[in-house]
Amino acid sequence: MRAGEEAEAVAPAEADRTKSTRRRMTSSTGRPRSEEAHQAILDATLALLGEVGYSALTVEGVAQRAGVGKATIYRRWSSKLPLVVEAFSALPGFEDVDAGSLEHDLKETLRKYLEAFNSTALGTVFPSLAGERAHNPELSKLIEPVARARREPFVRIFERARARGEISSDVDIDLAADLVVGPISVTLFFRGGSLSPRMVDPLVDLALKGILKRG
Amino acid sequence: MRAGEEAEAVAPAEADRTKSTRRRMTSSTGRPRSEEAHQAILDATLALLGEVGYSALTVEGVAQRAGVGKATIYRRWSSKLPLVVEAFSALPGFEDVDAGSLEHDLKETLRKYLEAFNSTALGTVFPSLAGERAHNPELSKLIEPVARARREPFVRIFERARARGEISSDVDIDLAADLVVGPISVTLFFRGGSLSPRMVDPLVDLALKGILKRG
Amino acid sequence: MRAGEEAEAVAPAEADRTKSTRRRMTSSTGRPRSEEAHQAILDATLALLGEVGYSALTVEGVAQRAGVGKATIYRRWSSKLPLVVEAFSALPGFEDVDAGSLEHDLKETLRKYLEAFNSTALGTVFPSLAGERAHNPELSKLIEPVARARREPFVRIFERARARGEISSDVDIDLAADLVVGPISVTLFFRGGSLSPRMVDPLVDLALKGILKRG
Amino acid sequence: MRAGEEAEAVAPAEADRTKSTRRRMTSSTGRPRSEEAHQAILDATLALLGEVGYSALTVEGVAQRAGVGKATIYRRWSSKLPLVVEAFSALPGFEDVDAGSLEHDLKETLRKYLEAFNSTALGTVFPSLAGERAHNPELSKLIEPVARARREPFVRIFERARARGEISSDVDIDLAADLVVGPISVTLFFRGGSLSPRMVDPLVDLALKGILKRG
DNA sequence: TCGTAAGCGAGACGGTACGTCGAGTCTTGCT
DNA sequence: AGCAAGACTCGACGTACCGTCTCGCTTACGA
Repeated sequence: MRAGEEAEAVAPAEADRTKSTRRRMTSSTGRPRSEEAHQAILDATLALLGEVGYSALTVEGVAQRAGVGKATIYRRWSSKLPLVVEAFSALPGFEDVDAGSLEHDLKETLRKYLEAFNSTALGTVFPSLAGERAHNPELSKLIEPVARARREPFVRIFERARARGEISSDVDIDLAADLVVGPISVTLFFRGGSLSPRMVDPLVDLALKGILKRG
Repeated sequence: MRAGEEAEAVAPAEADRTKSTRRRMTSSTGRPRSEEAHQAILDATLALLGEVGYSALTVEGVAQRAGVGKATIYRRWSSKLPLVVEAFSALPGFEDVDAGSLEHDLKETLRKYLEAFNSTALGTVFPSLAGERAHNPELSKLIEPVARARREPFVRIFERARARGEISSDVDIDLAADLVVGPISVTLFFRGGSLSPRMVDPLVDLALKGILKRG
Repeated sequence: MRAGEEAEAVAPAEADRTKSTRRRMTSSTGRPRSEEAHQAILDATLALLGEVGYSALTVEGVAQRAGVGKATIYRRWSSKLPLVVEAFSALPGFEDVDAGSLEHDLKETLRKYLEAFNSTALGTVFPSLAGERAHNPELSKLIEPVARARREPFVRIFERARARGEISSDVDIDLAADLVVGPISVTLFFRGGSLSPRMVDPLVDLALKGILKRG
Repeated sequence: MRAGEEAEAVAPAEADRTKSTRRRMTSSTGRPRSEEAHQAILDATLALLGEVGYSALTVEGVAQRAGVGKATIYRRWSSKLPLVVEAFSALPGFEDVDAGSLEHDLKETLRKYLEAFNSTALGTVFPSLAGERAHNPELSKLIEPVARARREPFVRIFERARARGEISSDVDIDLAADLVVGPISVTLFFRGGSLSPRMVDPLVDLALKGILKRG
């Protein structure tokens, strides 16, 4: 993924911000919204997410931590959900790895992937948000692009591999991406397990070669 | 999975019930707990979970729906979390499919798997609970056996396949199970996507044969 | 006014309490309302009224001072208005003075009257409440009996004077009562003035003899 | 009351206006204050006072109604209190009635008095303001001259009557004025009652002749 | 058979957070 | 400068649930 696209992909809420502010017609009148406050709120949100988790996060707490009135938060986000989405969609994405080998690129990228989940709020926030999707279609729409952006690097790796002829042209690339990311998802959601980088090599090896004996 | 084990696996709270009731010394004294109320609570919980989702579920609402006092709920479960866990761990598990073929068994079981997620509260409740694990170790302990039970059939299928020699003996069976379940987890959590049974065949085929060209 | 009647007159909210609690059907079920909390709330209300006045009184403040949850207040009173009404309607009324002389009884009673306004929250609370009546008919209904009770002793004094023949039988007693209480009301509301007991004698003398020269 | 005195009496806030504007040093610099806006604010205030009453009046609402920024209001008045005082002190006063008879002049003036209370915001606003006096000395100072101006005509009537010899020279004129205005004050504050012009005649008659039997 | 110990529905309790509103202040760009 | 607009922080509003606590009442057991 290249920088420009990444920015676009992981921060879609930026464009959304004006849209989400219903009452706003012209942005030219009145005192402009404080960019400082905006950032303080997002920072406080991420900090608290890391500390207490999504469900124990309160708008009241964020306001206090950010040194901001509650109304300033509600003026921008209708509830804690889109706030959290925007906060964590601002987390850094990761760059493409392109060393010319499917296996190597996958392993390298997965390691970064795990690293991101382990070292940022992603690992705890993402499951929380995911859990809300089923009953909150609005949220669902908001997270979708963020989630897609996270999978994107894998899609690119497979596309390059196909171009190089490493994989058959009739392999469903989305499915392939899901296959390598899948065990991580399972670990994260089904087991409570920690994401160790040691799981990467065997995982990629198995996904590439297949479970069946090769004959 | 055989019936007895399933019961044990999916209803661990049963054993917990007595433990959680601190004041209880002898089980013989006083009025016994109403099994009727117990069931009404679980039913109401499942119904509400389906309607409003996990995070909008309130103990107050469950009590009202079940025609029960709040204390009667708190006497049995310490909070809504274990309540929900027990409620949905009571959902039916599924039996082993054993037709002697790895591919066939996997596909059949996966289809049942998807069916269960689509037709019960599982599909919406599980993600909700999973999302809470990160910040709630107690819950984590409670869902673990339930989650494991859901993966168990796949482990058995692979064990039988290994015994038959369909797969190499050095394949990590847990990893293999994660590989086939993975894309479902990804669809459920990362995409907001619906779980279509049509995804089963390509998924199993790819996982078994591997992503790389066979040569 | 005799003790029994006074109690009934100045504490009409007591009877009203059940009525004002709309949701309540039977008082027999559930945990009974805490009389302790009730009293603590009224006490806190009176204390705060004296300290900060009616308009600066907040339900939040009362709750805090009383060591009570806000809901416990709102369960009993729909807003701060009826709360304040009940709080101050619980202030002690005063007993009849009956020494057999119109002039003496009036003066004595007026002095007690002023005393009450000066030494309790009455002097500050009553004007506040009165000021709200115009735009709050519900409140108006609530204070009416309380206000009437305060005027009642004067009505009785005049009734006895009429019975003794001190005043003509065609004097409108209500009007006469208003005449002697009037200057106090004027002082309280139109001037910001303090209510000095020294105003009593000239006032009663003038009201009894009339402003015109007697001839 | 003559025009000049009325203006001074009922619009004391005019003098205050400059004082309250702290930043103002020279009146010659910058854009002059809009007299239009000033009037619009006072009009909106009176209109809203009549509609929703004093305590439900908000500066925000006034600004909106007047098509004015909140700052423009706060630049002139420090809070809603002095604003309201000024707004209603601009209500018309009433002219002296001088027909040479104490009884006639009093009755005529009282009728106008009641008329004013019934037909303008006075009847609802005055009690509200009065209620705030006890806990707001600043306000108290502001209303005092306004309130005094309202009583002034009665003082003049009695002065003329004394000059004519209708009343004894040792009658306390302030007290006499309070006596005739008193029952109106009582009706307004103690009872929620409406001010009917029919109460005027009996009231004046009783006040003049006295409550006691003449003999 | 009867007391006693617990469970029961109901609902009040002290709290915490909700999302809204208004207070009074502070920028904007324009007049 | 003043102006309309509208953001800002702050704090109270009245509501909803939390998890705990009485109430007056079953209900079953064991003395």
